[in-house]
Amino acid sequence: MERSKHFIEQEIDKDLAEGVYDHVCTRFPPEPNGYLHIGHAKSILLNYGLAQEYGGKFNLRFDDTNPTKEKTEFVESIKADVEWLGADYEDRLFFASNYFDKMYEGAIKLIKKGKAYVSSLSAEQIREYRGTFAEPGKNDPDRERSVEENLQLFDDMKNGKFEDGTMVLRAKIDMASPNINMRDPVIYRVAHMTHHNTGDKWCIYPMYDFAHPIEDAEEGITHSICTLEFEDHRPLYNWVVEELEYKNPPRQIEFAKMYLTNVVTGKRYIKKLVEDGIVDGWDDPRLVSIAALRRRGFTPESIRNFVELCGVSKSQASADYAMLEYCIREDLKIKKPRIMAALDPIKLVIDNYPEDQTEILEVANNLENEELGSRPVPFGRELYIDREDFMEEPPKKYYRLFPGNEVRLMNAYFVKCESFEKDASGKVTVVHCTYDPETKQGTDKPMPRKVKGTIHWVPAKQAVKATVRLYENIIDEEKGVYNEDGSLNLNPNSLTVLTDCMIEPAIATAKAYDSFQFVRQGFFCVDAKDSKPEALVFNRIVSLKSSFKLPAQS
RNA sequence: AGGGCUAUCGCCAAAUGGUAAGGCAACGGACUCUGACUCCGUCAUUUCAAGGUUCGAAUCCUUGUAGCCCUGCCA
Repeated sequence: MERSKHFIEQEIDKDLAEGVYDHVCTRFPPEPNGYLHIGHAKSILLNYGLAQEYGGKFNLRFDDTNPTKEKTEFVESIKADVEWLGADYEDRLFFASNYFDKMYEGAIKLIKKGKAYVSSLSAEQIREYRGTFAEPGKNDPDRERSVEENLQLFDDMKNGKFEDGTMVLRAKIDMASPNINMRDPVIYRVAHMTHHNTGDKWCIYPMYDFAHPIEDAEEGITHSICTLEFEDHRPLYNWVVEELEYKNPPRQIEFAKMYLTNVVTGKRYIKKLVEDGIVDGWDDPRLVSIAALRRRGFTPESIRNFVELCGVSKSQASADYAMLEYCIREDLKIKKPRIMAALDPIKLVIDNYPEDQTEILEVANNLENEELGSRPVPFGRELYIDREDFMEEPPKKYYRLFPGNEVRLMNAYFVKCESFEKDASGKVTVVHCTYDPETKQGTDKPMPRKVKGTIHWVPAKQAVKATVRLYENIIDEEKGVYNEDGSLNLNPNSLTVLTDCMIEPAIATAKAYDSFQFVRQGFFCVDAKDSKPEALVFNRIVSLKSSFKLPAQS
């Protein structure tokens, strides 16, 4: 069934029906001051999706009006992430800094209209004059400066005659407004700084509230979609496009940000974790940056689906992490090979299998997807199985290997456990069994009997050693990432490295970002940062939904 | 304290005055060469609360309550 339209689509429908606009143009306007995360994906995909849906255009625009925070490294990573997500901005890549001339002209226009003035108040004084939530503000002593003087002073600002922080341009609106954003907001500040795009051309930079509506209007954006915290800024947005006399100006619509449970969302926290060296970098797989998700093996499709599933509304929401897991499981389960591995290997010896014999079994990569073909897996007398798949004294309802029990080796034969060996510490080292040649896989003839369990295995001689990293989510959202004293409130050691995992030989050629389903262990991805065939490192994407849990020991 | 916004199941989220969709999670059961997948079933007599209007209210009105955002020369 078709999902019902969310409120933004309904607003757009209304605008189109009323003839406010005859087309749709959206944009994603990040500030290049960090890497994108899952929250941005919602905004990107929402904006791009709307443009697609209404046959309109989607722009990518860097909102780079504050050179103190921005870096070229971030614009490159953002471009890569937006493209990876599949939001095609074609040739429409823009920079707010390319409109600095327009913005400057706009400021002049406001001054000439008597709608803006240069203030010599200090930052602290401006704060005092602004008033509080309860009390109205006081007028700036420079508020009634003449147009000529303002023009001269603004020109001086532009020409570098003032130090940082000494002069600002303010919009003349209403110091008594209950909306603090309307109390003569600063629209231009002095900052002697090299800009990543415009270099040293400017020493004055426009503020977001003034710049953003101009950027949107200049690009012919119809619907400027942003998050809820900008709702209070909308009157100012509208004031700017009106005073600058833009015809058919864009309209701002706000929606609720998306949060995810059990992970660190929020750019500033991620940034701090990176800067503090708590994580390896912006793409540390424990993070939910787009780069991290990609490295961990999430696909663009899964993220698109996740965002779609979450919906769009104005209520503060925190999506369950399980929903993201569901999306990647859905995507991978039919697209990727299902391989066998022994994460914590112990040896299985088939005592009645000829010592020098090896046979090659042709194993389907994914029974639900024939296009994935098959692979050869050598089978012999000695194999590795997972330690979890054998128990000396099984609890009730355990139907894998234990003395006297028979199970299927997946894609191979039935084997029956006959005995086992332990080392001095009591740890099981070898499991002995016998196999039944009549139960070979791939034959159409009915099996002589049924077994309850199926376990996975790899051939001891040909198996390849690999490393698996299991990641845990690293935040308890109740408490926050950092404590009030600045100390970390999460476990940075939430990364477990399992060495000596054994995988099938055919998988040793896997490439970065190739992902697989490890039987009964979940979905894994080859780590792009360490994809040497002789030492594959797998990151776990997500576990399977559930498995047999051992009864608690008492 | 002034302003803005929000409130529907454990988590998202529809319903636009006509009798509470759907998904995730959870829980039963069937199936199974992955304890996965798939399938089938269960899961809001009630929408933050209390009043009111109406033949009829999650939707309208009143009064409360709770949460989020706003006092950067950040975006």
